[in-house]
Amino acid sequence: MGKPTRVTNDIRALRFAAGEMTQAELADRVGLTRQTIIAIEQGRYSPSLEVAFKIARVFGVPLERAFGYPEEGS
Amino acid sequence: MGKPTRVTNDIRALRFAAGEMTQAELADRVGLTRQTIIAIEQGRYSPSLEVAFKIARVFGVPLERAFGYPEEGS
DNA sequence: ACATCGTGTCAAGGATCTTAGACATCTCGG
DNA sequence: CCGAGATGTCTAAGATCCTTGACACGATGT
Repeated sequence: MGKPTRVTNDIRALRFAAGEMTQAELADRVGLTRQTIIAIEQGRYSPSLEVAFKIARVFGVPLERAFGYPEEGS
Repeated sequence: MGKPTRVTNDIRALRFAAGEMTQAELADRVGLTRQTIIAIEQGRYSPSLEVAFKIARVFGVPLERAFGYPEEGS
């Protein structure tokens, strides 16, 4: 078990907003496996920066719209 | 030998813009080692998304200002 | 000449991300 | 009922990121 990541994401919402796009389809479009999408979507770990960029591009949104990081200090 | 990353970055310029900040100091502020900063700065690999967020925060800029990803298609 | 600082290299090991395959559940349509 | 699609779990292995420690080199200052 890796440590839980502090990185958050909105990709489930983005998938539905993008015409009910399925996890398998997203995985295919991004060039990843379905497993990886599930794990990221659930916040089990944070993706590499490269993968994060690819995902954001699929939805046509800026990276910081798809992924978030909590404020310092708290 | 990992594969060379497509992710680009501006952290060297950002360091100098932030008062001649040194690699060691940046590493310390971000909570990484100096080695990691060097490798990222040279584009030898792309950092994790979490690390990318931390670096951008140190400079007080949005993530996409510190890191870039080339356009699709070519 | 000597010490110090900033940058860089190399190698080995630990931590994290990603893949592959098998399998369970739920829902929906025939 | 039965099959198919979408989501999820588990395990094991491979790839990438990150660390530790040691050492090299040029520039700067005493």
